[in-house]
Amino acid sequence: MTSVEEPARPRGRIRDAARTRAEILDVATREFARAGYDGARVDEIAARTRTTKRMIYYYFGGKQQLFTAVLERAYGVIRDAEQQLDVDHLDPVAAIRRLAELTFDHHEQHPDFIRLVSIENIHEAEHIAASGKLTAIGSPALDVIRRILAAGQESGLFTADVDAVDLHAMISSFCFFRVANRHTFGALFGRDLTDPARREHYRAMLGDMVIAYLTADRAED
Amino acid sequence: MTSVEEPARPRGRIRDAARTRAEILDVATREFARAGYDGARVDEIAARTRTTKRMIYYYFGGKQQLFTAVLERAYGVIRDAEQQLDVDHLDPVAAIRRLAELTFDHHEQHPDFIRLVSIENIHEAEHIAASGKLTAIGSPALDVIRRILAAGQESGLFTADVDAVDLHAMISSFCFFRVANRHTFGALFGRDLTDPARREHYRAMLGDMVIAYLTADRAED
DNA sequence: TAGCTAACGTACTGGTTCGTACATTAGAGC
DNA sequence: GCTCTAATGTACGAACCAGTACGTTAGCTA
Repeated sequence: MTSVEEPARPRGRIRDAARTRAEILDVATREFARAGYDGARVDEIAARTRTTKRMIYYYFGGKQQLFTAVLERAYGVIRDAEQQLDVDHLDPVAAIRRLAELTFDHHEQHPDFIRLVSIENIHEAEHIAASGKLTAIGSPALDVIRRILAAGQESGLFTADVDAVDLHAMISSFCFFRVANRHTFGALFGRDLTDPARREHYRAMLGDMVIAYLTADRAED
Repeated sequence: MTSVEEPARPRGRIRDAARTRAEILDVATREFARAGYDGARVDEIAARTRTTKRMIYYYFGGKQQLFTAVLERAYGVIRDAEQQLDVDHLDPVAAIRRLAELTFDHHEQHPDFIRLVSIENIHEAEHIAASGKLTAIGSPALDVIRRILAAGQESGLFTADVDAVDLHAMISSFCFFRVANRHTFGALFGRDLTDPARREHYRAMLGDMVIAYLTADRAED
């Protein structure tokens, strides 16, 4: 997530609409991710910026719209990262594993995003629905999966009849759960899923799982 | 002494501590699952019971402890259900598939529980930590997985070196994500993961995935 | 049946929190 | 330099909300 760094502040008010707006978004992202929508405090967000609460209402209109703007930017960051995906030079098996690993890495590196998604699901995606920018935008990762799947299925390496959206859900499930539910899972089973010492283990496990699923002889029963 | 008219009291107030407590827990479960911890309103919970807010504080002490009690009961229900698991008469492959399917069914049938878990993770499992009843209790499902894995590995059907906790995480990931993130996933990809028409499809997909993972020849690379 | 207490109800409070009315000023354009 | 407005700051209000002080009663037990 882009962050707004300020150089040593000269005395006197500096007017910079874009910077003020971006700074509010940065702080709001952290606050909403920390405490959830209802737990987040508009006053707290304001206090952590160099501006005042008044500006939040000036630029965003209200708490709801601020959260929507936070989601829009957070999804935008993911989208941009996915656009950098480059696995087309690999064979289908290696390409899928690489894609899964990059998804894994991305989830691990953006726990705040994971929290925002969890929070938005508690609210039944009402802010996404209200956004207009975010409905049914698809994702670049999905296009990549489609291409790899098509290649793998055509060459006979992959079992036919696997859908790209479903495979994306499968990969995301594992990556998301590991980060999102690490606290309850850790408390209940005494295992920290995000322990750096086990990072490679889970990263490999995800790749093995996806490849095994795609290349298995589906037994008829 | 009393010069004002007594308002007509509802006749036949029945005192039943256990019932009152249970009713508060029921309503609180729904309210917390609906709105999250901070979004939930103690007044709202009280209004939906036949008793008053005073009783919530009388029996539970406060909002925090009430939420903890809600979690304790919710996890208790899961635990009880897992205790009913009976797959020992099946061969390892069938047993694991059956276990995965039962996990799948259970997640689908208890969306409120899924929401509570999401909410508790936003709060970094602080209520579980405060509970005492819930820390490191393990789960009956885990014992079942351990037995099946041992049998499958000994007979050579399953790849060695798969850990029971990890496998539990893998199965839970898929089931949890499908229910917990259905709103954002649906909004972004236009696919309802909990559409009844696709239920069997995802149920089979989970089983296929787990079996493929457990029975794959792990390629050395 | 008197007395005791667990169980319950009413009414309120103090702090919090989203939002806004109103005042002010930096700096672009002329 | 003057003007105009986008950008900003201050102070406050009204609603909300967790929690409580205090009073009442059902129903058990001696």
